[in-house]
Formats: sequence, structure tokens, C-alpha cells
Amino acid sequence: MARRDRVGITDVAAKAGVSVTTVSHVLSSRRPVSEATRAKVMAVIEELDYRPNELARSMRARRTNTVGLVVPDITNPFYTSAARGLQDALAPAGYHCIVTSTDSDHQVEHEVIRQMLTRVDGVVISGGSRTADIQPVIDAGMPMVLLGTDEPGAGFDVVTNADFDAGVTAARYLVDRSYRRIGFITAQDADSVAQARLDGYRSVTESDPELVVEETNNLEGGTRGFARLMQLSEPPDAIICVNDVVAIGVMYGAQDARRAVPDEVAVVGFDDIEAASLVAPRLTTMATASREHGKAAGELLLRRIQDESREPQRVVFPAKLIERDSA
Amino acid sequence: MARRDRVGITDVAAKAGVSVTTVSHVLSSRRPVSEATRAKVMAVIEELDYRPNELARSMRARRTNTVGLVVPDITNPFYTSAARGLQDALAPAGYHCIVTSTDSDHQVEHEVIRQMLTRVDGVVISGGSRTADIQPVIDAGMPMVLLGTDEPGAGFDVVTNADFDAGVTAARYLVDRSYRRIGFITAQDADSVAQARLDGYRSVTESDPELVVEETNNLEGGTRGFARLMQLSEPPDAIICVNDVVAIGVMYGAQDARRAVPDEVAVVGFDDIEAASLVAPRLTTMATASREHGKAAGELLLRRIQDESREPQRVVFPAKLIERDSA
DNA sequence: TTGAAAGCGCTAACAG
DNA sequence: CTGTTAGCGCTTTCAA
Repeated sequence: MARRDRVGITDVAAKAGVSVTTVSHVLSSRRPVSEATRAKVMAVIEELDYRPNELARSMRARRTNTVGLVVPDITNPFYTSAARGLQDALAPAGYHCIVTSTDSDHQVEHEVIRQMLTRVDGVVISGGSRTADIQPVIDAGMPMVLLGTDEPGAGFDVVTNADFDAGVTAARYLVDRSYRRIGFITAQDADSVAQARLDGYRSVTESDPELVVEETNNLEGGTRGFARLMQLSEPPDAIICVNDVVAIGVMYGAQDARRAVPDEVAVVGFDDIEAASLVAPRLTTMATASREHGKAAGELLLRRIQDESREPQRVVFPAKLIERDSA
Repeated sequence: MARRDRVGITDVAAKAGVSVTTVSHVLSSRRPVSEATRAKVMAVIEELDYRPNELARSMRARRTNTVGLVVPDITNPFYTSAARGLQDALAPAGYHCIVTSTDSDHQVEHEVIRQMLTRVDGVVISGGSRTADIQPVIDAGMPMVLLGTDEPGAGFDVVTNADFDAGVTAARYLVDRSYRRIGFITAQDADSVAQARLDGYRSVTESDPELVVEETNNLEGGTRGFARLMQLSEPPDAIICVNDVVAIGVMYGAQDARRAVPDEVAVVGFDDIEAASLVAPRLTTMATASREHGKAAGELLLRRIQDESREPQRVVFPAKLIERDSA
């Protein structure tokens, strides 16, 4: 089955006995067309099943109605939700979205971004890209919003998560519920997100440095971290973990050690992954509004595309405490 | 910051003192260019940081190097992985991917697909779209591959999951391990995937109809289903669940009823969601090779774009048994 | 080995 | 109210 030759505006014009200009205008309503003509043209459009070629339109208008989304890995739930939120914002405006995963490879990222530049009206970039990687975007004067980064390099639209505050909220929640010694399990080579969460926690507890342990960023890390914390002369009665997987690991450690959660140790995680509500006891956690992040990024980007001289804006979403059974 | 006017091929030609034709040819190597000229042109390209406008290229070549992916919801892990696999296949070929979630709204789907038609070289459609919705794609002679559908409507490239076989494998695994009475919890208003899994199970057990119960497709459904199954005069010693969430629900039911998993009741799920390896005991499940699905779809699509008269092909992936602790 | 010029399908001045 | 025409930035005959 060969691709059928698309019917063009010329075909419509010919068949309707009018000029292409007129056809163009019945489509765009950018200038009056007599009712008779309009009807005739519409009939022909219908009959020929004509659809304007968006490519040609884009070329003329220098507007592609498409934006690019660059993420480390679309498979990461945070980015998945964000992508969905982005589409939520884009769809009503008739915008499409090209998604690319870079696996955090700067080379790939750089290349991908350059490739996109001529095909999109703007880009959403996430995953703490280095300034060097986004330089081409800046040079091209391409509308851009940074997602989930803490890049201080102001001058751009940014939407990000209040990770420090999330750390504060988690710690305070525990304090308010009379937990006295609160431990924290963080990840080895913590990224800025993990660091901010830890800093937030530190800001509310008079932290005994012993209470903060570094572990691998997985289930086993959590279990090990729990064991280490419990060996302290004064073990904690509550543990905050840098993310839910680690937190679940902690709960298994507790289970193995016959420590009741939350009665003997409370556990709080971050992210609200699906498993958080599926484990027993269900995990109390700080949820990131990832879909909202994406949506906000989309709205910001759309506004910037419309008005490139707008003042750069910074949107920060608070994490939301999801009270469940583990604390 | 106004969008800087992109430097075009004309600018390069002018600055290099050659014709645009020549510039075009040093880029495409579609005809010989003297080494001196080529060097000069390359130098100017470098200096001006010139990048050809892909839009204009696409328009001439009638090839956009972009494909569309239409899914019900990119947030569903199956589609997320598939999207990633699709990109895996596409990236080496220099193809990009426009992703759209339709929420299974036929209206949206129809509209989205029509919109895409002039912007992409092919589409991957998933989520059991009705024939009516994909009619525009067919009419346009647009290369297409159906993902995860069982649409018998042959004539298209299809990549799908061997759900029936997965049901068989799960049941047989249990039989081989000497479980005698195997129950199955399916979902109310089961879709074709659920139905195929159930059918596969039925084909290996001499099924006592009592052993198959319908429940809501969630954690509670699993727990309830477990309770119902245990009330049987001859309760099962193993339970297969239509998906992992239901299976986890079953495990909680078992826990509440003080039935040891897998010693008293074995549990097997489908999908291998993240939580499957995070719950205790870890859930044995039939994993769908979703990323491979997407990759295969991409390869099929690229081949069809190259050769539209190729014989339609059907790629079926077997589910993979992930042995863990629950069975 | 190189150029001039004709479009790809559409929109928007600029005329009637 | 409608039509003619000049491009958008590129590739590709056709001609030298």
C-alpha cells in the first residue's frame, strides 16, 4: 500500500473553483469570506478529506506547535508523570511533545538538543543538565524551562520541588508526634535533591551526627542502614529515608529485628512510589507533585513562547505529606 | 531575549562565496565537491554555527524523521517502558518520537491521529484502539504498527504479548511444583489481556469453576478474592492473580488469615510491577517484556517506512516467569 | 566541479 | 469579497 499522495490546498482550490488564498482564509478565518464560497469550499474539503500540511504551515509561520522534553529516562516515574503533566498543559493549546531520554549522557543530550532546535518552539529540560549542555538552546534564543533542577543560574524559567521544605516537613511531623531521636538514611554520592532533603531534616533536629548514615540507594541499603542505626548506644525511634525504596528496606530490617513499625520505630520515605501504599504497613511518605511539575513547566513554556521577554519565573512545589501507617 | 534569526544556508553560501547548491552538497555528499571548497564551506558552517533547518528538509523530502506514539496513558508502566523501547529503536536511525496520551477517549484519539498524520512518517498505536479510530491512518497509507493489541484485523504489523501462553506458563509452573488446586482471581469486566491469561490458565487445569472468582481490579479485590476462595469446601493451595496488585492483595489476605505464603498458599501475579520485588514475601510473577515490545514496534515501523509493501508481520513476546518467594 | 532556478504546501502582503 | 504573487529554507534537476 503506497502512501496516498496527500491532497493539497491547490486541489481544493481547483475543485472549488476559487483561489488557494480563499481556501486558506476559510480555514483560518483571518479575513471574511462570503457564505456561499465558504460553504462550497468546506464541502470540497470534506469531500476530498483535505487536511492542511502542518509542516508547510510550520515553515511559513516559523512555529511548529511542538515542544521538546529532554529527560534522563522517561522510565523514571517522576519523569513519566511530569511528561504526562506537560501534555496536560500542551494539549489544550494544540501543542505536541517530542520526548527524548538521554540516560544522562551529556554527549547524547547535547546532540539531541541541537537536533530538536529546528523542530520545536521550546524545550523542557530536566535532570540537572549542565550549563554547557543547554548552551545551544540559550544561543538559539529558544524558549526553555528547567524542570526539577536547582541550577542557581537564574534568568530561566524553572519549576522545582521544595526538597528542603520536604525534609523539614517530614522531620517536623515526627517531632510533633513526639518522636525524640530521628535518624536519617541518605544515599551515597547524594544528588542535590537528596542533599536538600537531608538539609531540611537537619534544620529541625539538633542532629546528633551519628543519626545520619549513608547507604546504597536501594532496598538492601535501607535494611543495612536500619541495622547500623539500631546499633547506636541510643538508637532512633524514627527514621527518615531519602526515598521510599530505602524506607521499605528499613521496614524489612525492622521486621527481621522484630521491631514494630511504627510503635517502636516510625519510618518516613520520600516520593510516594506505587509500592508505598502496597507494602505492610503502608508507608508514610512525602509525595512529589510530579504531574503538576510537568503541567507548570508546560504552562510556563507556552507563556514564554508567546512572550519571550517575559520576566523569568520560578515555580516551586511543596511536597505533600501522605500519612499512612508507618509513622 | 528575542529568538535569534537562525542562520540559513544562504548565509553560509554567501560568506563562503559559493552557491547554496554547493553548500547543500557538502552537507549531503550527494555529489563531489572539491576539497578546497568543502574545507572553506565547513569552516564557515563552523564559524556561523549553522544547522540546517530540519523543517525545510522534511518538507522537501516528505520525510519528517519523526514517528508518533499513541497510548492511553503514558503513566501506565507498560506504556512507559514501551515508549522507552521505541526510542531505543528510533534513536540510532535519527528518528524522534511524539508521544500522546489519549485516556482512551476515542474522540481525542481520532483527532490526535489526524493531527499527527502530516507531521510524522509513521505511528505506533496501542491500547486496543477500535478500527474506526485508526481508519484515517489506513486511509492516508501511513505506516503503522499496532502495539499490545489482539486485533485479528490482520494486514498490519503487530507486536503483542503472549498472554494466553503466560497463563499457561503460570499454571504449569504451579502444577509442576505439585500444587493441586489452583485458583484464579480475575478482574470484573476483564479486557482481552485478562481474558487471555485466564484462558491460558484454564487450558492447563481441569478447572473447577468455583476456583475462578471475579473481583475488583485492586488490592482490596485481591484480599476479598482470597477470602472467597478460602471459604470453598476445598480451598485452593495456589492462586494466580490477573495482575500483581491483586496478587499483593491476596498476600495480605493470607497474612491476615495466618496462612503462610507460599507454604500454605502459593501466589503468582502478572506484570512484575516494581512493588512485586518490594513486598514480603517477594512476589513470583509473569513479567511482560514491555521495553522489548516498544523496541520491536520501532524496528517494525522503521522497516515499513523504508518499504511500505513489506509483508505485514506479527511479533509475539512470551512473558517471562520471574521466580521469587511467593510460589 | 559548480550554479541558477524550480518548487515542497502553505500564508500574507499587495492589489483589485 | 477575492485573486496574484512572493517567499519560508532547503534539495535537486538542468545546464554549464
